[in-house]
Formats: sequence, structure tokens, C-alpha cells
Amino acid sequence: MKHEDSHQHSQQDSHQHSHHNHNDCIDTALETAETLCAEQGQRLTKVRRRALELIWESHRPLGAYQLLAKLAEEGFNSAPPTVYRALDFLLGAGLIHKVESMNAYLGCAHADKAHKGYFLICDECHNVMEFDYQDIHAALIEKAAHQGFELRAETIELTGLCAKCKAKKVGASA
Amino acid sequence: MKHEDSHQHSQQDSHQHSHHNHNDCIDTALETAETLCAEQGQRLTKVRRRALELIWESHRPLGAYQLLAKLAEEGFNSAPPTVYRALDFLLGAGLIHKVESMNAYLGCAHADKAHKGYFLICDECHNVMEFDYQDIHAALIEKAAHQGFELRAETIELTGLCAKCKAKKVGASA
DNA sequence: ACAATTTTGTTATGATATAACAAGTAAAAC
DNA sequence: GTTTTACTTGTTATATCATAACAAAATTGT
Ligand SMILES: [Zn+2]
Ligand SMILES: [Zn+2]
Ligand SMILES: [Zn+2]
Ligand SMILES: [Zn+2]
Repeated sequence: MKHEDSHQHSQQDSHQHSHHNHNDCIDTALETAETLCAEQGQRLTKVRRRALELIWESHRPLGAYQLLAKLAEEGFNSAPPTVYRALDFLLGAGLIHKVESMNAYLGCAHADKAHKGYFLICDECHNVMEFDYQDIHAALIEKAAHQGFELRAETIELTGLCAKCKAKKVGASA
Repeated sequence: MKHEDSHQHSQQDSHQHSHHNHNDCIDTALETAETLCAEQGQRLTKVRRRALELIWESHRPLGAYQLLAKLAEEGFNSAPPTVYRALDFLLGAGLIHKVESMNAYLGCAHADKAHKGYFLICDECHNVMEFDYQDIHAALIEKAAHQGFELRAETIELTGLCAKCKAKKVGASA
């Protein structure tokens, strides 16, 4: 299985354009998940574990029904509640994020530290990169507070053209 | 018809908590819509105009099918494409915003100046307040550019507790 | 009037998500 | 180690959100 791909899930990290072995990411994510669940007395059951793995194996955010199909292939129950329950669990545990503007789900590489998911979504290749920006987070909290609003959750989804696709376009027109 | 409500659509404005006559907002929004459409050679047809009006008359973001039902009551065609076409038109003209995390649509009080819709969404009362924050916009553009990403659109939806609901809670517990 | 363009009507279907209740399974209490 | 309890999964049905495809009607430009 090759994983020399354009998958990106950096948090202001620098390896965002490197060809890395995605299997390592998956392994790390799964280990983190095991640890976190154990710590919090949560049960990472077979279907939940496999769902998380399948989400990670995808290089783009995965739709609920895409995930359901994959689970069904492997003998899991194929009714929608199966997948939505798994997703709810994983979301609650902070192991995945939902990309609202895509109705799709993405593994979080930093599940161990509580944070909001901020995303850069490419219109062309549909890759999604998670990024962290404490400045923006602080500014949003302050801004909301200024209006008497107590912030709980943030949906920050930016779409546009990623570096790779921009380069590709320039190359094509040149 | 009373409009002494908690409707809010400030853009960093100060009347966000005032009891204002919402009819004025609607009238202004409709006039702006007429003007903008005329300027751009767009046709604000009956169903589009009425859809916009109904969205404004609602004090919260309105779902597509809620809007469809209202339109149907008034004799408009009651099939989904009717409402989605109207919504597409209004979105394209910048007259409304879609709140992705709610799958609902909201009138924009500043359709005349191009901008991104940033929202504060109350978990309790489900009121939505649009706000403008040039600082954040600039920071996001810069941040994205720093990663080689060319920003096109932004989905910024913040949820939490609005000032009113927070006050209500304090009152209840006191 | 005619042709071209845009808008609307109509039917069907796709895509996303939840409600409700029964059955099974694992943890905790005894 | 059996009972009780809480949690998890199975199952059926339905709710909610959105688009495809093509026909008919209305508007616009000539
Ligand atoms: Zn994350
Ligand atoms: Zn791209
Ligand atoms: Zn706006
Ligand atoms: Zn509120």
C-alpha cells in the first residue's frame, strides 16, 4: 500500500508538503485514540476503532455514507445508525472533526490537546488541511465577549486554492 | 404585527440589543435588493422577492423547506427546486447567507458591500448575529497565504451563549 | 413576430441524519 | 459468579436537506 500522497493534516507544521508514510499517521492516531479512551473510561469498540481507522485511511474528509459502505464491506451492520453512532462517539472524544461545509469527517492529528478545528479546504483537489491559529482563536473569543457572547464552539472553514493546485494551474497556463 | 424582538443582525453595530422595528429592516433590505439587482441586470422576480422577504421576516435563519412551506401557502409552486432556485439566486446576489452548521439561510443587512458572513449563533435561543471583523479577515488571508493557500471563501460560525440567554441563566440561578 | 435567453413547473431521485424500540454485551454491584 | 445496571448494537422506519433532468412558460432583444 502506497502512501506517497498529498494528504495534509498539519497544525502549522512544516511537513505539509512532504511525502510521508501515511501509515505512521494512522498508527499514531490509533494509539492516541486507545490511550485517550482508556484514560477517560471510554470504550473504543471494534466498530468505533475501525471507523476511525477508515477515516484516517481516506486522504480526504469522508462522508458518513462512504464510511458506512466501507464498514458494511467488512461485515459490520450496514444501517445508518451504525455509522452515525460511531461518528458521534469519535466526535465527542475529539478524535475526529466534522467539516460542516462538506458534511464530511476528518481524523484529528492532535486529539490529545483540546482545540478547535480550523480548516483550509481546496476547491480543486478537495484536500483539507487542519491548521491552528491561537491568535485567531484569542481574537474570536475576545470579539465574542465584547458582544456579551460566551463562545463555545467554532466552525472555521476556509476554501480556496491550495499551494499544489495553484502551482499546477500556473504550470498549465505557462 | 409586533417586532419587539431579539432579532439581531448587527455588523459591529451598537443597536444589537435594542428593540427596533423589524419592518424597517425588511423594507431597507428589500429596497437594497431591488437596487442591487437593477444595477447588475438581475431579475428580482416575484418568488425571489417574496423568498427574501420571508427570510427577513423570520427572526432566525430559515431552513429551505420552512421557506418552501411559506411560499406554498401563498400559492407559489411547492416543489423543492422552487425554493432552492430562489435561494441560489439570493446567495449569488449576496442578499442572503447560508449558515452551514444549521443548513439555514439568513438575510444579509449589508448586501451592498461585498463581505464574508461571520456569525455568532446562540445555542439556547438560536438567534444568529452577523458580525464583521476586518482584523480576522486580514489575519485569515495572511495565514492562508503563508501556507501557499489562496483564500476564496470563509465559513466562520461561532456558537455559544448570547448575552440575553446568559443573563437569563444568571437570573434563574440567583 | 421571431429567436434567443432566462425563469419556472414537474417528476423523480439522491444525500444526509435521526427516532424509536428491541436485543445483545460488558461493567459493576452484590 | 450470578444479578443488576449501564452501555452498545441491531433493526425498521422516517425525517431532513438538496439536485438532476426535461418540459413549459415568460421575458428580452432583434
Ligand atoms: Zn484537530
Ligand atoms: Zn488543491
Ligand atoms: Zn452579510
Ligand atoms: Zn440566546
